[in-house]
Amino acid sequence: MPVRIDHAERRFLLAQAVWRITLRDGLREASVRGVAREAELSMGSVRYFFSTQDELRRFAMRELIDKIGRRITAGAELRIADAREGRVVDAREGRVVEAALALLLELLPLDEERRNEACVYQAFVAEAANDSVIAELRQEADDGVRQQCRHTLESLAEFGHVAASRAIDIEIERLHALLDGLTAHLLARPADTPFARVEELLLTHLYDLGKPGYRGGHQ
Amino acid sequence: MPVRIDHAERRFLLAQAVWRITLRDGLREASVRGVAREAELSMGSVRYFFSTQDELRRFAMRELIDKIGRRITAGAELRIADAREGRVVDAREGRVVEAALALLLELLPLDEERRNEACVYQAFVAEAANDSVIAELRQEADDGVRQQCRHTLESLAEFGHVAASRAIDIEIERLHALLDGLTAHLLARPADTPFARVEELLLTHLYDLGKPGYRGGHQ
DNA sequence: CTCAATCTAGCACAGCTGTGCTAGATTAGC
DNA sequence: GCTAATCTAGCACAGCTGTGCTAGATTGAG
Repeated sequence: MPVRIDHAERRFLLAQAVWRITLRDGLREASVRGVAREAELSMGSVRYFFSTQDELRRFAMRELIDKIGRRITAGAELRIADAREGRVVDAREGRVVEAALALLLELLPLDEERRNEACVYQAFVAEAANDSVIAELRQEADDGVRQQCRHTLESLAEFGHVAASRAIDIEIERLHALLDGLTAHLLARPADTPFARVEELLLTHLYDLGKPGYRGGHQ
Repeated sequence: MPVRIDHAERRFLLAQAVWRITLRDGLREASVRGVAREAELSMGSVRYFFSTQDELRRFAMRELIDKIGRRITAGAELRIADAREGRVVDAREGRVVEAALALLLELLPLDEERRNEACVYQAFVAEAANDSVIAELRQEADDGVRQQCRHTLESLAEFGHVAASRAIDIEIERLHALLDGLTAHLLARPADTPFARVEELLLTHLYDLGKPGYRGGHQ
């Protein structure tokens, strides 16, 4: 029995074709025929690996989330190492905050590759209203970002950069919303939001955490 | 010459049909035939008032933006009046911040009507990648929200609730991003973000503005 | 009444869609 | 060479799409 094709590889290749079409012309153009053309395969071949269009789209989204997730995780591990080192070497200098900043910057579409990914991801998210499986994938990805926010804030707190009076859950939600909003703005109007501005914005946010927060109306 | 139909009214009626379909089944289902069915009109009648599907969709989006904008403006004028009153009556009590809070809450999808509007709006926004006219409408709406953020922050600053050391443009972007992110979260997982949480989150944010901000790494 | 503006209804067409399905090409194991 | 698993290619079908277009209904103005 001839086994000539690496299924995982072929499926990934087709997912990439979906990404390219979506980035160029929108998800609506990622029809079975369109993907086949883009991947230079016949319609039948595509359908040999994905019997349904939904299956193809969902796979393409999951693969994209995994790709983004892998990069973020890799970046995060680097930054966490930096932070631990910073703690020992020179905690006063605020290296912990810098590490947290770097970690958050990892989550934003600040270079072309990330921009493209985020663009395609956004197109998938829009489909979540019509496809419950895609909605689940979206939620999963969302939870990942939220975990990252939680870790970042907990690290900052551990090193004394978050005032004890602050409600951590509120701060997680606030940071998460800030990042999602920033992402949207970076995609919609990249010119208005240069890197330096984003950096200053996030530093402003992080430094604010060190000060005592609002406590239920008492001062 | 018989003028039996109020064109503006009929067009608005069709726009509403587009909204309903989009909310229920997604924008993809808002075909000419679908809208005609939803509005209980014939295909030909729909096309008498909108010669093209794009025209109908764009009109529906513009009408939605106007509707949302009107409510926000009305709410804002109320709140601004409150704030001015609060200034005279009792500035110490932080009524200005409360007014700002109320104004910002007006921007978020916190009741069912607003939720529905925001949901439909989001579907339109997703179409911005494929339709440059819709992209312009989106940008226009975006600018409106940003203006609202600017006004809110300038009012707060006027009443001494924003530290002088803060860069107002950064704070505008930060607040705007926070609101957009919050909106996304309220739509995607309403259960996780009850009203009280949102309120506390925004109060936290607003109170932070009163403290000196991060200044280019000094302190 | 007549006339003509206004509106309704929907046919017709070309073009696209996803998917069921078959026919054949390719090739590893025997 | 034979067999059978694997893969390619794409036809066929029903169903949807937007839009050009025509035919007729309705009704106010003269």
